[in-house]
Amino acid sequence: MEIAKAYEPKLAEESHYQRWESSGFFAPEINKDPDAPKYSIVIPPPNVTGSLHMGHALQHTIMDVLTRWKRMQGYRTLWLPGTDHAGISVQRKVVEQLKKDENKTPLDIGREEFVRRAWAWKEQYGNTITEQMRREGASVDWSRQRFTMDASLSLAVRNVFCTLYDEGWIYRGLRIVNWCPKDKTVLSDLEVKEETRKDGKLYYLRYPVNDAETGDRRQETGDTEGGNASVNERAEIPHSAFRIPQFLVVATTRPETMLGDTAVAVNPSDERYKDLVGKTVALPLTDREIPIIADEYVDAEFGTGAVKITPAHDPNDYLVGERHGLPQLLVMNDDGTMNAAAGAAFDGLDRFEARKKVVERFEELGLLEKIEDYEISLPVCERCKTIVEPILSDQWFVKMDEMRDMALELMRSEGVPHFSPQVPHEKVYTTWLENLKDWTISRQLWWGHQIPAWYDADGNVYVARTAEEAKEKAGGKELTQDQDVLDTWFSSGLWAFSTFGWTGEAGRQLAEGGSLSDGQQPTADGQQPSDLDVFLPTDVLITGRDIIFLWVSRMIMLTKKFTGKKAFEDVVVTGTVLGKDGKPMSKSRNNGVDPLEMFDKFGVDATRIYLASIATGADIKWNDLLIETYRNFANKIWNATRFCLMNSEGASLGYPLQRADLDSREMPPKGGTQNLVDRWIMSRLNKTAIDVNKALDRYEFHTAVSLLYHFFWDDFCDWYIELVKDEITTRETGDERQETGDKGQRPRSEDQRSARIRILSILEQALRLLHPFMPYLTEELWQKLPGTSANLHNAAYRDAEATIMLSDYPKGDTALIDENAEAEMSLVIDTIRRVRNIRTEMNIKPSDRVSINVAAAAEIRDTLAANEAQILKLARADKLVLGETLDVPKASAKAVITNAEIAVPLEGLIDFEKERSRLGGQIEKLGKELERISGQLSNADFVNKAPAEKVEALRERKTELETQIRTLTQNLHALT
RNA sequence: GCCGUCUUAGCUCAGUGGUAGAGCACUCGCUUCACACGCGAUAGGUCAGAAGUUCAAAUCUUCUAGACGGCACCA
Repeated sequence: MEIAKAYEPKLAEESHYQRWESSGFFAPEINKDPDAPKYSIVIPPPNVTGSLHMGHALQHTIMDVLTRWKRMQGYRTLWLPGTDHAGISVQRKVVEQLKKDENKTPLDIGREEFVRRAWAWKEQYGNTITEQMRREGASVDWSRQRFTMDASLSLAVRNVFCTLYDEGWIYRGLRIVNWCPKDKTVLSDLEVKEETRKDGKLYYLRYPVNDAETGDRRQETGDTEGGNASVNERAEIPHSAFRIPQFLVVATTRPETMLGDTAVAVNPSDERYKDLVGKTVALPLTDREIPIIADEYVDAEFGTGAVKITPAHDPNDYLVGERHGLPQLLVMNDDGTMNAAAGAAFDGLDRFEARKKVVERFEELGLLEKIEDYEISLPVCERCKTIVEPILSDQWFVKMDEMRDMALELMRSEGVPHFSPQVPHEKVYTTWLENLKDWTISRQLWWGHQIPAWYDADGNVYVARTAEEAKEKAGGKELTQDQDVLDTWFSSGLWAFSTFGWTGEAGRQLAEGGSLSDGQQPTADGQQPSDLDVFLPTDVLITGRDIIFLWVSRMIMLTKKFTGKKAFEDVVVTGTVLGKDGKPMSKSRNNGVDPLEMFDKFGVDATRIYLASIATGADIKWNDLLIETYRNFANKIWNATRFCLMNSEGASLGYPLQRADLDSREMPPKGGTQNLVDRWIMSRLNKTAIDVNKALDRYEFHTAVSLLYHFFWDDFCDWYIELVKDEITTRETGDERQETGDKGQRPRSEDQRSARIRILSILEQALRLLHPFMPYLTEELWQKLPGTSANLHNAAYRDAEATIMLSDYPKGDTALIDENAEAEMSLVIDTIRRVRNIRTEMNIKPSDRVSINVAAAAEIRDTLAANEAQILKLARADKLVLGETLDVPKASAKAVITNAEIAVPLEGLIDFEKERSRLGGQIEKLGKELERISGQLSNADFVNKAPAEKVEALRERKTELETQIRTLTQNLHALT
């Protein structure tokens, strides 16, 4: 068979996915075993606006590895794909498009038309990421693809909202919320990030005090003469001399909000201000008079100890205002400009313009005490980085108490979800839950799930599942629906069960049936179990740290609340793939690496297995060079297969050579040398299979990759192939070749045919082990092997057409682990290595053959004798002399291995000086180890307290080291 | 301020009580008939620092230093 000399990823990537998908291999229905256990994963839905980034690639790789692995094991496997509607992002895209194409605003075209265009946008651009997932090789069941605004998922949202409202867990109220003036919507606490700015300022503003003794000072606010000493200076004056100061100085970072001040507060125990409490100040730039109040909230140590109170624009001030019954004066519009309440001079000014102007006016009036530099942390909108404005607003909230307690109980009693890695995520998760605050769920957008609440002319609210139901509740009054939509995370929070068809009806019936607690859904007789019955709870959720609160925790709570079930058993939290600079990848830093470029450059499979190799849970800096390792690995696999195929004439994996023949000791019997090598590789293969399965069970993807890499490259390629090469390749003479006319490929004997089957079998199993990580390459090669067929499938997929992705994942058989074979192979390998080392150190030309002399006990001599041909070939020797003792000329290079001494006669070639230093170096190295071990063994505490087998092992090692050192020392002396 | 993570070879990282590992880079030698995306052979680390527990510490405890993350506060 002709096969290219190097692996071309593109060719394999283009030819398999379409067949896998169209043949239904990804759907759980491909599994025909009625008793098959299920395995399910739902994808964390990427934004419908999104395109694939490295975080996705990492998480998708892990999900696909798990899915393909379990599918090959015969599970009824479902990985469910989909996207979320990304309220703010889509809204912004459509607004931008509208502006650019038609220079219109959403208000110009109206809500209905806007929503229509948003859908159109979604249809046109929303499948970018799903197409990219096909490129990744993601084995998701596209027939079950979901979108958070699908009819059924929307119904679920509406029912959840209504149920929570009816039960008192959702309320509407006036609170200080995070407002993004750019997006013109409220944000939840989790969508706001703190950003530290060193260039902040703290402004000290003077508020004239209305002194009872001097009367109303309001007319004197412009007075810059006299009596304006600051309170700080006043504080130095003894209390007896204290007079009501002319000004009360407040410090603020947001001067523009003073226009909304409705009080100034001081600490009740602050002696400096005792006499001022109960008096008023004339609020500059306004005609308002506001009270000086005392409140414990004020820290007398900070600033001037006097705080301006703006209840409508600050969360703490809001609480102070509540306590003191202060008016809440809103001075800003929803776009961050000042409104009429701020006064005619400021009406319509942007908040930062207004800040400048307020400060200027204070300065003009002589009311600006000073401006200090101040490091400040500002809340910014996570998406657009706009500075978020805390503002008083009427919004919908979810009280999380009950659901929070459910989630905590689940963790406390069952340890669910089990986080991997457990530290630190479990603690962070529970701590967050314990401090959970109410969740703002309304958003001032048009794209999303419109809140199912209606208002009558008097402002009474009616929450209902439909407009008709609301109208009925309102006694037939004319109603208008709430204009807001729900937070996208609200619908994402239902994802674990809404994607399986839950709409709320079943949930309600279930609640009425009172069987919420046991997590089992009754299935009516004769009905097919629904996806919800079968696949929830899902087995594992793969996600990033950043959405544990935003999504994972909410999904756990909502799933438990509405289905009585766990959302998932395990949560695997992936690390963050950082840019080359060690910082998170971002557009602004321009340190991003595009996974699609990596696919082009190194191949999808190489990128995937590289990502799996770094999936330890820790963050990792990106490094192109490391993918190259796995591109090389892919090429290695390709070429090893190429070699096997070039020598596979007369060999076939197909029936009647069954798996039983290949997977067990029933392999075609072979005597002598071949036996050891085969027993050894089978031992290595089965150990690897067992350990890989174990690693995947524990979500230790990097361990699995490392095991596979070293098995394939070191054991299979470097040793097995080299050791059996002579046997499986034909060395026919030119005459014979002419006779057979088939380029010498036909097996020259039954033994050779068997050897060819064996190597193909090892390779085939290795490809299966690798398949979840490298789906394209392994499918491409598996299809090329002679005799691969559905016979190699897991029993659950007997009828499906042949594909490696439905083949049986090797479990590994402990009966095939052969420690004797591994020990014997170590002897052979060590011997070869010692001789190679001597060759290199002594500058023996590769073409020169040497003779190998070994002194050892009979048992060892037997093993070496049985593998003579292999040793001679790989050590480039032409003679192996075995004996009880060495009988070699003085001009020989010597070495020791465990229980054997090796000599390579080098008459005329040996450099005595070099040999002396070589031996000296080895003696020194071994001597250090001996010294340490002797120290340990002479320590009575160690001998008495350490486990006996540890002590025994060290004693053996000591004896061996002594022997080796003695031998080497004798050799060294013999040279002089 | 509170909670947490990390610090191991030149680089990127594995390694949870018993002889320090990998890939890449480096050095030397190879057109050995699968593969130069390769083969062979070397070299390279008192595991951030200090103290403690232990027969035994990269690994457990405490402290210190540095890097980072989350949460809270911030007039």
